Amino acid sequence: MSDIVFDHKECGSCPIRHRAVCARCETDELEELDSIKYYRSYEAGQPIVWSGDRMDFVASVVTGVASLSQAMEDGRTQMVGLLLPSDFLGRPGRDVAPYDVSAVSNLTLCCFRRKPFETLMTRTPHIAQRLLEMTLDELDAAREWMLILGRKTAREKIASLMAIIARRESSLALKSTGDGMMFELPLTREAMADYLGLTLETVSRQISALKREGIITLEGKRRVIIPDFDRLQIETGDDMDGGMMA
Amino acid sequence: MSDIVFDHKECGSCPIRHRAVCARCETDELEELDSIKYYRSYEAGQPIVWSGDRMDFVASVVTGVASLSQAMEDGRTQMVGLLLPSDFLGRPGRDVAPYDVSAVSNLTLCCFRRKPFETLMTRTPHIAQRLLEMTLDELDAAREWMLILGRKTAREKIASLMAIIARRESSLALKSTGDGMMFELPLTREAMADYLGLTLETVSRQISALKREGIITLEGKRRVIIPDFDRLQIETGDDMDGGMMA
DNA sequence: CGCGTTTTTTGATCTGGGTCAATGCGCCCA
DNA sequence: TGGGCGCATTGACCCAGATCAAAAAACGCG
Repeated sequence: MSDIVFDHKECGSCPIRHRAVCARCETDELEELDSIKYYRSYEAGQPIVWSGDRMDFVASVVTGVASLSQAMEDGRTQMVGLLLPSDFLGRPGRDVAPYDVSAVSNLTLCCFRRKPFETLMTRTPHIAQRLLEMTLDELDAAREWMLILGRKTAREKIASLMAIIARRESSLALKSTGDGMMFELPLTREAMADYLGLTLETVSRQISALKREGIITLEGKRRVIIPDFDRLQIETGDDMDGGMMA
Repeated sequence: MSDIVFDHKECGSCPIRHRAVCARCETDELEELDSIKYYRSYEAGQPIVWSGDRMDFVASVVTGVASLSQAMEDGRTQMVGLLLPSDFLGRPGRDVAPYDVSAVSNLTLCCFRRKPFETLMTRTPHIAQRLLEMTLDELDAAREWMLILGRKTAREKIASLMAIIARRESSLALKSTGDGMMFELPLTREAMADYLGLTLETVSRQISALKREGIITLEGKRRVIIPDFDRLQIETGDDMDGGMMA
């Protein structure tokens, strides 16, 4: 089951301190949050909650990657969200999970009991402000994803996924090799397929094709090197210049 | 161009007073909002803003339907949002539109100049609270849409669209014929195709098929009758019982 | 190490929905 | 009263990606 960690970490040294829901909090607000928080860890592949489950906490992803996905009863599934460090999990005011949530990689959450968090939120506008901002960003990401799912070819979908991960990763620590980029793919082929609305065979074939053409290079199965980001960008089918990425 | 209407309507008699961003506002807050608001009307098909345009207002849809869509330079387009009465358009804190917005049907917006709206928002938590709630709802809707785009067949997509419109309509005024439902389709075949990630030919074929099988009935080109909602629901491929629709 | 298990790649074939091309149907306006 | 124009429907054909099947890496694990 879930490997619950009770040791209490200091917010001051938290890697997501300045990007998570708590980003705007003052010292006193942080203390209040601190008093209702606890950490929880999951191993790669573990389920966190199932759709329909009661959910009595909300959380920030501290390290690792989690996924939100919807399943149809015949087994088809669609990933509808990928939560990276600093992303928020759960919805204040709702007690039943609408999606399956699971740990894609090893994962640590900073959890807050829902009720105290909700009351705290009504008192401290800084949290609500930040949450609104983050939710609007997620909505934009979801809409970008709708274009990918609805209109892009398999090759464009793979290129888009690579570009998105590379971009997100680069906002943090990105090791660069020459002027290229390198990152660790946090997803299995099946997870990629679930995210992109493809089968895992098609994912594999398109990755092979991009590799064959030198647009990406694999080191082992998971480490990806992008020698020329602009070249990848072209393959996404996106408007190059578009300066909308707010 | 856009047919700007200056006549000032009373918030008290506003049809979306209790569901829009202003839903939670007290009398005094409403007065402040009132002082920065103005109405604007568009005819079906008119563009409202283009992606990349500067946007110096935010707005509530009062009557009619608007769409948000993304276009790729080769012409492929994906609708990423459908705004019905009470839905909110624009994002506080952002001055460039990330999507093309256009009037799907005749449309009236209640607009607020963005800057004053933003300052008002920092002062009145009721507005920010309501906006957060609405944004979270939109995020849920976007994620439901991702499942439709990524995993459903053309027939399931059409059935899902019909079911969603019927359900939204029924939350308002829905004329029922016997125990069936009836509503006006606000979208052209092409708009449906853009929404569903299909071509208009496929949309037309699938609608014909559902009609042939008696799952829907058309009166004219736009009026839809659903004699048995459960039967339609089955065609959507969704979990029947699922009580997640928060 | 060698062997079972899981994940990934590759191949062969099939098919849902795209593409291209007519045709039909209101509806407005002269 | 009959073009002309903007939807919408229908048909014929094709192809990207699904499906089915098998081989090949990678990954523990005793």
